[in-house]
Order: sequence, then C-alpha cells, then structure tokens
Amino acid sequence: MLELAILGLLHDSPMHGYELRKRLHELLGTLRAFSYGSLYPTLRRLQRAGLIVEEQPTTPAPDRTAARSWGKRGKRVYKLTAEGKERFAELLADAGPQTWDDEGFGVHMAFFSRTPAEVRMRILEGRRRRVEERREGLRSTLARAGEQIDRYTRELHRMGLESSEREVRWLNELIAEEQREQRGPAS
Amino acid sequence: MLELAILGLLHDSPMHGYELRKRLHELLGTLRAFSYGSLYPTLRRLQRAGLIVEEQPTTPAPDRTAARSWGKRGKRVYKLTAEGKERFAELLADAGPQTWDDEGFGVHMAFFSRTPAEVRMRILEGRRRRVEERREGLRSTLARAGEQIDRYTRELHRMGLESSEREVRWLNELIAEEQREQRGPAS
DNA sequence: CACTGATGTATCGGCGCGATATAGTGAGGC
DNA sequence: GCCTCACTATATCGCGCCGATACATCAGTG
Repeated sequence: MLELAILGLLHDSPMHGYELRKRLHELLGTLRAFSYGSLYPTLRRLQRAGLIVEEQPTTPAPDRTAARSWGKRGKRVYKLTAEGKERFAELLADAGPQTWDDEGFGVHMAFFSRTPAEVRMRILEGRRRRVEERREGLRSTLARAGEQIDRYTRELHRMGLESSEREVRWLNELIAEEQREQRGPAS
Repeated sequence: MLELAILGLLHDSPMHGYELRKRLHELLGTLRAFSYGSLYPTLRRLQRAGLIVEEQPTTPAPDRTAARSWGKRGKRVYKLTAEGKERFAELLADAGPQTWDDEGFGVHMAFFSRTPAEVRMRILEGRRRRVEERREGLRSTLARAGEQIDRYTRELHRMGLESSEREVRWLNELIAEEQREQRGPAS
C-alpha cells in the first residue's frame, strides 16, 4: 500500500522522502501514518526495482518561486520511470482482498479519481461485503452472548456494530453515486 | 497487545493455541484478528520468558463432559505461572501511549473489568485526547483544503471526521459513567 | 473407502512501526 | 556575532504481526 501511495504521489511531481511523507499525511489524514522506518526502505526497494530513479538537480532551478538554496547535501529527489507508471496503473487496477480491509481501502480510495470506474466499483462492493461480514459477526456475538458477556466488551462490540452499520450506509451512497454517474456521464 | 490478550485468557483457564485463537476472536470480535503467524511465536516467547508453562495431561480427564479422545498428539496446553499473573497485572496497569491507539485501546478495553478503575480512567482520557487530535486534524484539513481537494479524498476525510466525533461522544459517555460509579460505588 | 471440513501446530518472507542517530539550515533572541 | 531552537532531511535496527503455506489427525458424509 505504501508502494501505491508513493508511486501515486511521485506521479504528480518528483519529490524527496521528507516531502513525500508530508504529502502522505495530508492525503491520508491520520488514516495511516507511514513512518520513516518504512518510507525510506520502501524508496530503496522501489529504486532497486527500477520503478523510480534518483533525479540529479542538474538545473539549480532558480525560476521556482521562493526557491530554497538547497542542493548542497543529501535530499534525494526521486521521480517515476516508465516502469513505475506501469506499476502504478497495475496497482490502481488491482481490486484484490487487500483493498477491502481498513488500511488498504483507505489508501486506495485516496487515489480513486485515477482509478478506472469499474475497478472503483469492485473495490467499493468488496469493501461493503467485508464490512457487512464484520457487522453480522458483531450482531451474532451480541445476540448470542447477549447479557452474559463483560459489560465493557459488550459496549465495545456495540460501538463496533454501530460503526459498521454507518459505514455500510456510507458505502451504499457512494455506490449509488457511482451508478448514477455511469449511467448518465453527461455531467 | 497479543501478550496481554493471551495472558488474560489463560488467566481464566489453561488452553492450547487453537482454542486461544477462537476465544481471541470472540473477545475482540473482528476488532483484531491475530493470525497463527503471530500467535504461536508469541506463545513460544512467553514460554521462554517463563510466563506460561506447558501442562502435561497427566490425568486423561475422563470426567470432562464430552471429553475428546485427544492427547495422542500435539495439542500443547498452556497455563499461567505466578510470573505470568504478575506480568498480566503489570500490563493491565499500563496506561501508556500504545493503549490509546486503535488496536491497543480495543484490546485493553476488552479487559477493563479486571483493570483498576483509575487506570481505566487514564486510558479512556488518553484515548479521547488521541481521537480529538485526529478529529481536529481532519477538521483543519477539510477547512483548509475545502473545495480544491479530490472529491473522494474529501469524502474519506468527511467520514473519518464523523467517526471521530462519534467516538469522542461515546468516550465522553463512558467517562461520565466511570465518574458516576467512582462517586457512588454503592451499586 | 475416499472426500471434506474442522482441529491442531508450525514456519517463512515481508511490511510497517517506533526509537534512535546524525546533520545541515533558518529564524529569533541577546 | 553567537547561541539555541525548531525544522528539514536521511538512514538503520529490532520487533510485532500478517498472509500464505505446509503438515498432520479426526469426524462425519456419500
């Protein structure tokens, strides 16, 4: 998932690790943190795989507004390669099981505007199925164990159930919206 | 957190890995999965640390209702040692930062009935602070980026904000309930 | 008798986290 | 002119946990 996010952000413009992390934070807004401990190793991996390359600051770029006098040290700026773009498209098109769990779904949805409509649909529906399962699991636990289980645990499950119900409703709206658009794409 | 959960369940009665996992599922109800890939290694670790010991089925226990003719192979039954109980108490009393994030909080709350009241309070308040931070982060992002950000991302953040708000309210109720009980514990 | 599904233990590769180390840079205070 | 503080920036280490996978055994079914 980090891979998808990095590739997606780098698709817009070349960036270095630190900035990447900030953008990641804006994008995913506390939905997912992604520490340096995973960011930098992942960048390395992507570089080794040839999906991104380190960009030498040949042009010191004095045209940039408020250009910082950077470039003296460190600051490895990465950009996507052709393979990287391909890989990004692949990841976007993937609607596998990992895209319906909490983190996976959130990250992928953040790139929905670049995801093909039918993949979007499959992800949304997969996520809905997943949350419905969770909801049913909680319902049956609460119904079965009912009174006998621990008061706090019950409260915890009750809250989880409510959240699931709300998310299903939310997903239903999103799906309906998607259908509306697919039928009448005449903006 | 797995450690806390295992110790807690084993505190009630000796168990083997497979059953432990089932109970874990009931307890945490899809809040947290805990695969075998973490369960078994953790059991080993706890055993090495002397917190749990393997119990030999000296008595073939024919008195058990519907006693399975087990015992032929595998099935390592573990039980808590004195150190294990101590460690459990320590973990219960810990209200550190890890207890306010999503998973940590859920797991710990499942053992709230055995957690000292004041620790419970500190965890609840810590969690609230955490969720409030998340809420504020989302609010400011939505307010700042407002219209310009991606439609799907905005929807994602909107949903996250709503969840945060609901959870804060929920926590407030729990906290109020705790206070009510602390003041008048005369059931 | 073979198939299927639940019970049961175990390992492997890999992802991501949290803590930590190290340093250069800009701004403000005195 | 110097000092300190906060931010920018890269990097690594150990560890927890996951998903997949591989094995066995036992119970019920066709």
